[in-house]
Formats: sequence, C-alpha cells, structure tokens
Amino acid sequence: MNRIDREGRFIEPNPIADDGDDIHFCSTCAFGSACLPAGVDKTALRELHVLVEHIGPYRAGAQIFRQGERFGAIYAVRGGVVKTCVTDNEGREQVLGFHLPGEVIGLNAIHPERYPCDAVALDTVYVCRFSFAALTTLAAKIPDVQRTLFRLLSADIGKATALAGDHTADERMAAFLLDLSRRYAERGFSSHRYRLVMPRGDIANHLRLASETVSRVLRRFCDRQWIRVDGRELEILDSAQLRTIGQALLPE
Amino acid sequence: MNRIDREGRFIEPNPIADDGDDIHFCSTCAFGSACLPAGVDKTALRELHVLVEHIGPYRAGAQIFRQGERFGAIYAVRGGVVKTCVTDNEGREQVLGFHLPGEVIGLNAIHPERYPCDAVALDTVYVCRFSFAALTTLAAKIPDVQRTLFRLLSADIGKATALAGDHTADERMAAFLLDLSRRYAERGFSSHRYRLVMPRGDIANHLRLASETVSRVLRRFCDRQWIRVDGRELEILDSAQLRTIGQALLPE
DNA sequence: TCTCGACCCTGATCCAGGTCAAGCCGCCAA
DNA sequence: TTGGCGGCTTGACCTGGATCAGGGTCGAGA
Repeated sequence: MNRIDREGRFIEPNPIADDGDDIHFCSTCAFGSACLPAGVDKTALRELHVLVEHIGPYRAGAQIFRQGERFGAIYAVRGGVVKTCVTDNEGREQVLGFHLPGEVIGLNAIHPERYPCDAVALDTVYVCRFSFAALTTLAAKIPDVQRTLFRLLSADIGKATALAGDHTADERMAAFLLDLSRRYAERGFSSHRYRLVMPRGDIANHLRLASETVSRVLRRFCDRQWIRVDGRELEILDSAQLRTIGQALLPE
Repeated sequence: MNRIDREGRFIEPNPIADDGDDIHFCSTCAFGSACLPAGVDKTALRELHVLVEHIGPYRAGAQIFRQGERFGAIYAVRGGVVKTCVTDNEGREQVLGFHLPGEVIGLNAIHPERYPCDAVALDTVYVCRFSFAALTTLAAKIPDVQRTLFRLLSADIGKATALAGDHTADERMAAFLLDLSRRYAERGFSSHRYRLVMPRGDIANHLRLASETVSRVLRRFCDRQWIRVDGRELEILDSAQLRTIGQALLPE
C-alpha cells in the first residue's frame, strides 16, 4: 500500500481511515462514542447505523454540498480531505477549513437551513451522510447522541474564533501546521509527517495571507530547521519551536 | 425614562428589555419560541421556567463568568451589554463579541467544558442563567428546546466565521455598525440610533484594528455623511452606503 | 518527444493600517 | 480651582505583508 517517492522515501498512504471495517472506522470518527456499542440500547444503536449512508468516492474537485443548497444532512469525512469555502457576493472566496477523516462538516448549515459554504473534495473522498432530521429524533432518545452533537457544534465555534484573532503570518502558519499535526495524530496517522493535500493558495486564503507569503514563511521555517518541506510533503522537525510561535492561537 | 443629553437631544434608555414582565421579556429573547407557551405541554414548560435563574444587576466591569471556570450554564442577556473576550497565554486580549439583550452566551464552553472566555458587563447587566445539564434533559423531552439549542449553536459558528475573513478596515467597521443595527432592531430597539456602549479600544480589538484606525474610519464615515457620531452615541444616516461597503461580511 | 497549464518560488516595490507622540475633553477628587 | 486620569482624536512615520513580475518544475496529453 505504501509507495516510495522519487527520493526513495516512504510516503504514507492517503489518509483514508476506512479499511472496510465499520467498527474500526467508527472508532476514529467524531461520532465514534455515539455510534459504537457503549451501553446504548441495541435497537436505538441499530437505528443510528441505519440512518448513515456511505457515499463516495468523490474525485478531487467534486462537491459534497454547495453553498445555498437546502440543508438536510451533516457529513463525516470517511476518507480523503475536504475543504469548505464561502464565496461572497463580490465573488471573493474564503476557505473556512480543511477536514480530515473522522471530522464532521455541515454543522454551520443548521441555523440558516442552507449550506453557507461549499464542501469540495481535495483528493479522493468518502463520506458518511447523516440525515439531520433523523439524527435529532435519535438525539432525543439517546443522550449520548445529543451530547455528541452539542459538543461538535460547540467545538466548531472555538475553531472558528481561533482564526479570527490578530496574529502574524508566522504565528498563523505555525498554529496551522501544529493543528493539522494534532488532528492527524488524533485519527491515528503520523503527527510529524503528513501531506499538505491542498494547494498553497488554499492555505494562504484560509490563513488570510497571500500564497507568496505562505511560500516565504515555509522557507523561513525550513531555514530554521523547524520543518522539512518537499512539495506537498511536510515533516515537522522541531514542534517545540513551532509551539512557542503558534501557541497564542492554539487551545491551551 | 428618556433623558436629554447636553445638546438637547433625546437619548434612548439603556437597552434593557426587562420591563418586569416575564412574558414580554421572553418574547424578545433568543429562547423566546422555546420558553413561551407554543403548544408545548404545560408541565414541561413549567420545568423550563423553573430552571431559569434571574441574576443581576452586574455593574460595569463585573464578570458573569471567567475564562477557565468549569462550564455549568449558559446565559441569556436580559438587560445591558456583555463583552466576551479571551486572554491568550501571552496576555494579549481578544474581544470575541458584544452581546445585546436577548442574546445567549456561553455556548462555546460546552465542548471544552470550561468557559474559554471571560464575559464582562459593559454597563448594568441582568442575565438569565440556564443550567446546561437541566437544559439538555429538557431538550430531550421538548423538541423545540433541542431545536433552539442546535440553531443557536450553529448560528454562533456563522458569526465567528464572518469575522475570520480578510477584509479592509472600512468593510469591517461598516459591517459591525450594520450588524449592531440589525440586532438592536430585532430586539425592538431603534435600528438607526444606538449607543456604542463599549470603548473604542474594544471595538478595535474585536475588528482586529488599532483604536486609532477605528477613530479614523468613523471620521471618514462621518465626512461622507453616512453616520453621525457624538462620543458613544451613533446615528446611521445612510445604511445603503454602509451596506455596499460591508455586504461582503454580512449574511446574505 | 514536445507543449501546455497548474502550481510554486523569489525578488522588487507598494500600501493599509500599525505604532508613536502629542494634545483635547470630560470627569472626579482634593 | 487645580490636577490627574482615562478615553478619544489627529498627525507623522514605519512596517508586515500584499502585489506585481518573472522564472522554474512537474505531470498530463498529443
């Protein structure tokens, strides 16, 4: 499954948590604790598994949902990386985030009752679709499901506010790299070596920078031996240094 | 109740929706539809009213909750204006938002299970305290309560992402003024004339600007006859112009 | 093999907004 | 009445990062 790049280094396989084994996948998913047998009564659990639809593959560039579409479901990324972005009425795009396997997207659509953003596959993507109506019904019956939903929603507020702050390019970049590192680690992937699946321009947009600045900051981090970059492959050499720079942006 | 300022103009009373009449206040509150009799069964409704604690007054500068405190409840602002802000580990403060009567704060504390920010009274403040544990129990019984909570949470994600975008000082300021205008209007106050209860420094911080820049932008808007400013009193003269500037930041 | 286009990097220049400094106003307390 | 203080404004200057311009690399397709 692993392949070797032109310099003879091992490349991790695409981050697809789905190895065909539902239980294993679900253990890495944000709904894990709610979906998996955890003292929950069996029939309710079956209902949850029934309301999940597995969808995919989406090819790079394909849209999982579109801005303005009527809200009906939230999605858990099963494999691949998804980018969410809004286009304002002047046509300017803003990248809201990148979503790794196990993470949930579409929660910001509950209130407006329409998806306020596009969700675009950055590579080959698989998702689980949860009908939101069915999910709320279930949430009323299974406290764990309700609790999980509240927590996911609340966590998204925190994520959104972190980037709203006033920080230098270096701080934002350091925080971004560490955040990806942590999230990959949480899902069972390497924390110090991963692939930046998205183009530089998307990173730049997301961090409110120009893509030129992203290049320069990465260069600077390389020169200081904090990271190693080869195209989109990234290796973190000195996470402590990154942390001293980026900690203002990171959760405690 | 109204008073007259030193130039002989009428000043609106402080925005306190609480006129001593629960039903009237609740009709302007974000929990309104859930709290008020709306075909909900009577005993459940009574439970909701029982779990609400009325707290206040807080004097300007007093804290409703503190960053790091264990999460236990969410709060609806009943009267006055509340500012929420985080202090990062370098001691830099970031103002997350200003909260008017009828708005709910503390939702970002559900996931970390600690308040991630301070909530500070900017003037004389009254709040309703909702024990979150009790509220979730009730949410499982009354679909409307659950729905309201999901919507409030989801809306907060949207609010947080709006400010995370890359915009000029003029755009952010225009959007900020219009947003306050809309929110005051929603709660039954004047939409074209209100008081900026917070100091310029807090506005600046919230919009990721220097307070000098806030002064200059307001000056510019005055020169163009879009607004009138007298100290903290604000009047919107040309909301259409503000909208053409600020619309990129505003919900459709 | 060549070409094309998407993506990335780097250097030169520019500018929005930050920083610094000074002064004003209103308020309170002595 | 004076003085001190916190908040606001204005002007002069500086800078981080945007913008502009040019060139390099790689992969896909002819």
